[in-house]
Amino acid sequence: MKELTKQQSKVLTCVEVYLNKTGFPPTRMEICKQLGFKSPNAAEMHLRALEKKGYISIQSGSSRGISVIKSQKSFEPTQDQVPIIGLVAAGSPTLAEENIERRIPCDPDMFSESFDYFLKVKGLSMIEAGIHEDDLVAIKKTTEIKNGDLVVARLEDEVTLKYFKKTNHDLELIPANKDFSTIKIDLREQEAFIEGKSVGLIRTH
Amino acid sequence: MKELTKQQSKVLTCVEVYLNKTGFPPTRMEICKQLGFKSPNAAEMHLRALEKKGYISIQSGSSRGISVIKSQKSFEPTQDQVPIIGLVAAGSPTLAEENIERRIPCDPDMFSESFDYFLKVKGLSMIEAGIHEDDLVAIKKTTEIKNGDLVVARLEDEVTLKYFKKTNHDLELIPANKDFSTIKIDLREQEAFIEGKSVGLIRTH
DNA sequence: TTATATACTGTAAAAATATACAGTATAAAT
DNA sequence: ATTTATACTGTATATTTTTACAGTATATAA
Repeated sequence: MKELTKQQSKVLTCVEVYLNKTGFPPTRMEICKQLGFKSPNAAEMHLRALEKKGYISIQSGSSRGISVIKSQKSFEPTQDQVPIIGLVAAGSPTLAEENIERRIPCDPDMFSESFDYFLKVKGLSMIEAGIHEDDLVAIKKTTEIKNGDLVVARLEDEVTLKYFKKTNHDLELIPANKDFSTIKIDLREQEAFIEGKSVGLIRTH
Repeated sequence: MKELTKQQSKVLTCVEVYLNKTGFPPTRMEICKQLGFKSPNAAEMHLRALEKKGYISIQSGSSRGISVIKSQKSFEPTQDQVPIIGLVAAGSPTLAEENIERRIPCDPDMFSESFDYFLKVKGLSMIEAGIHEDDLVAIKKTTEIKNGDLVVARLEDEVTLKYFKKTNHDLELIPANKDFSTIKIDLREQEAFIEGKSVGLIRTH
């Protein structure tokens, strides 16, 4: 199988994700919208390339006539078992087996954005945001963070769940509990690592 | 799940076979051709009926915008699509298609007990229990309720989410917000129907 | 330096498609 | 006897969608 260019790969993934979510393939325009192209021909050309390389087939004249022949990743509806990781005071939350409390059968696409693991909440620092002890917060491993996002931050060996706010070289980690105080960090003096952000929450009653 | 007529069943099978063969759903005309109908409206009407009965969903305005929600036979490992129902002030929360806001791909066994649908929370009456507006509460249809359970109760046409407490013939529906007051019902005078109980909660950040 | 491939924008027209509306027919239920 | 539900035909139109064509820009290879 021939190699794909970076953009072709993106288009293929886009088709697969759309198919996974809706059950039918996207139109050229929907691919454009998703990937930020402005002309339907951009999608068209990539699709033609994908067809030539044998990854998809296109039913000419049919709307949404795309069949995925060879998917890059495994997009089969695997009933995923998403791991739960305890939020321990010390150490980074890793997916190492010893950190996994248990697993939950659920779809990583159930929220607006996909996620990698659940973090089990300890403490009451986010109680006013309706986040209780033992709630499971769905975490997406990413460093693309906006102000106001709920993030998993690590300071040295301390891991916490807080709201993110950054101004120049000052980072603020803001709790949602008036009994707790905001952590302020001058990034020129101390390092802070953002493990990921929360895209959702689940709680068992 | 409602029963299908013979023709509706044929149409659903036709959609599933087409999807299996091509990877995308058929158009109205293609269904007609396959089943020998002469008018696209024949297919249209059957599809509408299938949607109303919850077997498929139709993306209005999209070509081939058919998603199979519940296949008759096992054509594919259809991932479960749990429906979301809006908590409307009046009327019982039913699974009729018109009440379904959208669906979420997830496993009905993800919480300790299995559940039937998500109820979208309106209002702030449970805010102190960390249940916010627009949270999705997983509801199991059951009448086996214990004191302290979080239940979906219907009083005449009013549907609410509250804590359950019963003593003799007195039922109390208790909010978690000091600005709201407990609803007390003498069951000898007024009827109350418990639609189900909450087994969990999810929230999209 | 000139091809050549990748990666697009922008426009437009032809074809495909959903979908509304007006009917017809038939069997079962009231 | 009349309503109601199922099951269609036939037509028309607005919208969606594919797809061709004419360009632009950029990096890489010959």
